[in-house]
Parts: sequence; structure tokens; C-alpha cells
Amino acid sequence: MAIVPVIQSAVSAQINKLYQVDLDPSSITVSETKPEFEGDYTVVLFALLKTLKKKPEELGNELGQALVAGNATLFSGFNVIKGFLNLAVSDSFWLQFLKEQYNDPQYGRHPRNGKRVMVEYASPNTNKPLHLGHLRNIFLGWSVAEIYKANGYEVVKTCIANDRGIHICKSMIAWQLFANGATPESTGIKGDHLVGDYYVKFGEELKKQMAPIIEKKQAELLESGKTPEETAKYLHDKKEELEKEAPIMKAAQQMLIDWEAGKPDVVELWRTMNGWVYKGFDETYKRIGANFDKVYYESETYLLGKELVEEGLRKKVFFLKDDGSAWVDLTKDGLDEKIVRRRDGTAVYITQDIGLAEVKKNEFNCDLSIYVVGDEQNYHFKVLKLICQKLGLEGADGIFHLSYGMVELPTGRMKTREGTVVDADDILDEMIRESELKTKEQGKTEGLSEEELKNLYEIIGTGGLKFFLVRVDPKKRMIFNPEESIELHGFTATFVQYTYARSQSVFRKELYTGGEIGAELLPLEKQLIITLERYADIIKQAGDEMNPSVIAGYVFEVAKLYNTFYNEHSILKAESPVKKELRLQINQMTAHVIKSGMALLGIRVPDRM
RNA sequence: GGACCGGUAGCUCAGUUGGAUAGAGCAGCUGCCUUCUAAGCAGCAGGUCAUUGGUUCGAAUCCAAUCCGGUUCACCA
Repeated sequence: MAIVPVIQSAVSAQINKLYQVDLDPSSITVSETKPEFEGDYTVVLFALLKTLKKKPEELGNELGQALVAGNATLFSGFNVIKGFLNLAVSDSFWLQFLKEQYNDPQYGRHPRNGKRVMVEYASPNTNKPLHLGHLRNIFLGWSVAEIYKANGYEVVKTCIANDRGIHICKSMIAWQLFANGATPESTGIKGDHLVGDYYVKFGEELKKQMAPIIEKKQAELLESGKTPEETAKYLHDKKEELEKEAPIMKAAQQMLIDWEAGKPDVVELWRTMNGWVYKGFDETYKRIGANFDKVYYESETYLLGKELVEEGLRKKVFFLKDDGSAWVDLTKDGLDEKIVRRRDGTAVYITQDIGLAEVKKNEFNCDLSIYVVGDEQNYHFKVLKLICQKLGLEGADGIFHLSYGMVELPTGRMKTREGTVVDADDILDEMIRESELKTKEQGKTEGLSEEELKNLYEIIGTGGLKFFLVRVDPKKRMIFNPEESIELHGFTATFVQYTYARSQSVFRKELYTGGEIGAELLPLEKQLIITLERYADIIKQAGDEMNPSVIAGYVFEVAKLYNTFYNEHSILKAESPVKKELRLQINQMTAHVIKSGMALLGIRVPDRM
């Protein structure tokens, strides 16, 4: 059992004994004592003063004495400063804890709880390669899934491939017009990039075709007496409408219609080009360790939800407007009216999502269904959950949108049009190249084979990127500074990995035996054990908050403290054999927690670097 | 205009149901390798916690208002 609840119970019990007052143990504030004070844990007394009708000093002293007397194996002393009761936990407690846990490979993980959770993440469009924003999504989603496993859940990782729609048709048209039959094989270009290139090509061609159309419209407007400002505004507002006049846009829209009609050559091309993209994605997924238990394809789900609209109309959750479109009124919930079926009878995005939510529930029956999607869709998911609840769908309450902020560059948002989008493969390559450079500079890898070296560069490079993207609170938008991301000092994966490698270098010389570890702890030894003790709690917190940055911060804290300890006390040249064994066990437990914590972030740690 | 999110050191970020003198990293400055890995350690310096008011033993944290930034409110996905 974790120590904080133990202390809370002890405090609660002593208060009951002393003052005959019943307090819920979890209501008692217990925190780690700040380093500038003596003691290990602090009970904050202020909140108790009123109910117990005591002065702070008085209560602190009475309670402190009772706690030490009543729990001799746990507490070794106390002091009271203002309203804070500082308790010293006896060394024997920590030594016992270390003895039991130092070599447990499952340490920190929680037992199975019988619950099942689905995590949907990544979910790319199939018309262009992955970029930095996807990476934040993927690292986050994958990590949250692992954190849920560590919290005792069974996890189903899913992905929805947005494989149909106007976006892919744009790539297809451009490919037909300009590619001369180019394929990934014939060009040597990775499939997702090749398809993406034609998506860009489409945009360029559209721009070309738009120039005369805009010019003509502009002349018309000015001639009809509009001011230049009015004209500019009109052109801006009606941009999309005007684009529909361009031949290449018309062709793309026709292609979408043909696709929905199942026109064989269109479907064939669609299949081929999506195939290239998937192959490209798979390569990227593989190098970053992303994986899915189940992939849904929008082309198979986009017609879902239509019966649910009928059902919603029957249940009066939805209503019809005069033109035949179906809506839901969410104004009472503080939102707006939202369309769920178009005038022409076709489903909209939200309708598909309602249908897919039902399919997911039927197929996997998860208690919780997490969607890792950017915060620009906050409104959408609020609506989705609300509609599912109103429809009375099973699992509606389990829908949770794990919303994360956009990744920006120091120069601002990434923009396709300005070519500032950071490509996932490019940035990974760069990180790995950089780690190779720095590793060679360090010159500590003598004796490793070519393959081991290549593996090492990858561990450091991809690990660095993952850590960088996952170390900040998901909710917040973050700034990606390329120079900072390849940094190897401070709050980085490399620092933590290096710390692990250090611990392993000790074990290459000598291993723990499981023998005697003595009866006393030096301050740094104790501090490290106290920090390691928090690991299970950290895993729980990260799960409750769906927040991997909790793990990242913790692992960094452990590494920092270990380095201080390592610098201050020699392990192999300890003062006595007992001390050596103690430190070897601390070394082992620290190494395990670092490795395990990093694994929850999808980051591997090397034995040497 | 409505809804939601954010504003903490020069920069990037932490800050547990409100608790002691608000913490890290980077950048800057000063020391420490004949030692288990210096990709490290120790130290110095750096703050109007956006602003104003309120709640109370106590507020970066809760409430209200204001300012600034972002997202969203499509018969797009």
C-alpha cells in the first residue's frame, strides 16, 4: 500500500482516539515535506482546527506524540511549525519497502480491474503524409493507451482512416493529369509522399485556373459600381464558391460522385493510391512504434448512422425542417441547432460518428471510449456525446474527447500553403541524424556493432522527439522549436536515457546479491526511495488525467535525483559491503522505474550510449 | 456576438481537492573529471503568477469583471 494513505489512516485513527471525532482519512491533507524543513511527510492541520477546537501548536504536539507512540515502526519523530505537523518516517520502513520492491518487474503497475477502454488515435487523411501534428496525436494516444494498461485496463487501440472524400479525389485527379503513371516503385518516392505531392500539385493547378476566373469576377464587380474593398471582401468570402468553377475542381467533384456510384476505374485508382499511402504510413508507424488493434475505414462507415436519424426522429430527439433536413436542437444545453441529415437525405460528418460510436460499442463493448483529436473539434465532440446520450445509446456516457492543442512553430502556425508544415518522416530523420552526430562526438560507443549503433541512434532520435512532444500538458498548444527539440541536455529523453545507461554501467561491473542492506539511510538514499515510492501513484494520476506529461515529469525527476545521488555516493566503492548492496538495490529499482516509465511514453532506453 | 481553452523568469514549461520563502529546463555567469559514463554534478543570477476587486487563518490555484491570444459556432470533414 502506498504510504500517503497509510499516514492518512494513522492520523485519522489517532484523532479518533484522542478526540472521539470521525474523519475520512482521504480528507486529511498529507504532502511530502519541503526540503527546507525537517521530516518526510507533512500533515496540514489548519483544516482540522475548527472541528477539533484546538490551537495549531497544541494539536500538532498531541497528534505527533500519539502518532509516534502508536506507530513505532512507521514514524521515528515529529516537529510542529505553525499549522504543519512534520513527520519523520523511520528508515526501517523504507528499507523494508526497498527490499520488497527493488527487483519486481511489475512494480508500479496496477492489477487488472476488469474494465476495457478504447483509444482512437492517429486517424489521418489518406491524401498526404503525416506531419508534426499527427505525431503529437500518435505519441499521446499510444502513451495514454499504455498508461491505461498500467492502470489495469484492457485496451483496444483503434484508428479511423479518412480514406474517402474530396481530399483524396483531388490527389487522384492531379495524378491522372500530371503523373504519367508514376508510382512509388517507378519514382522511389514513399507512397504517402507521392500522393501528397499530387495533392499539392492539385492546389497549384487550381490556383492557376482560378487566376482568370477571379480577374473576370473582379472586373465585373468593379464595373457594377462596387468599391475595391467590397470587391475584395466578396472575392474572399465567396472563394470556395468561385473555386467550383475551375475545371480541375469540377473534375474532382465529379470523381467523388463517380466514386460513390462505384465507377470501377475510379474505385480502382482510389484503391491503388490509398494502398500506396497505407504502405507509407505503415513504414512511419513502424519506426515510431505505433500500432492498432482495429482500423476502421471511413469508406466503410460513412453511411452509418442513417437509421439512427430515423430512430432519433421517432424518439423526437431530432426534428424535420420544411426542406426535409433533419436537425437536433441543443439550445437548451447551451449549444446551437445542429444538422444531422442533409436536405438531399445524405448523412453529415456527425451522423457517421454517431453510427461509428454505436458500432464500436457493439463490437468491443468498452467502458470508456477515448478519442484523441485536436481541440479544434471540441465543439463537435461535445455535440456528439450529447446526441448519443439523447438517443440513449449504450456507451454514450463513456465517450471522452482527449483534446490536445495545436503544435505551432516559433514563427507561428504551420501552413500547407506556405510550405511550413513539418513532415513527420523528415523530422524523424533529422533527429536520428543529430543523435548519431552527438553520439560520435561523445565517443563512448566503442565495441558496439554497426547494427547496435544504428539501433542506438534511433532510440535516442525518436525518443527525443517523443519526449519533446509528450512532456507538455496535452491540453495546451505547444511551440515546437526545432533547435530545442534536438537538445540533449536538461528536460529531455536523452538525459533520462543517459541516466539509465549510467546505472547499467554499474551493473556491468557488479550486480546486487539480494543480501543485507543495513538499518540506516543517508538523506539522498532515502530521498530516492521516497521518490521511487510515488511511481504507482504517478501512473494512477497520469491515467486519471489522461496525461503522459505527468510520467515525463516524474521520470525526469527520478533521473535528476539519481544523478545527484550517483555523484555524491559511490556505489561500488561504498563505505561498507552492506552500503554497497543497499546502493546496488537502489540502483536496480531506479533503473527499473526509469525504464518502465519511459516505456509508458513509448521510449526505449539503451544500456550504453 | 455566443461557447470553450489559455496568459507563471529573456525563452519553453511544472505547480496535486486552496497550504510553509512560486519550481524545472534552456540561454547567461562561477566551480567540479587519475573515480561506477562530465550527454553529468554543485552554485550564482533571473518573478507585479495578464489587470482589478472579492471569498478566508491562508489564493498562481476558487468567484466576478476587464485586457490580450487561440479555437469554434458550415446542408466541410
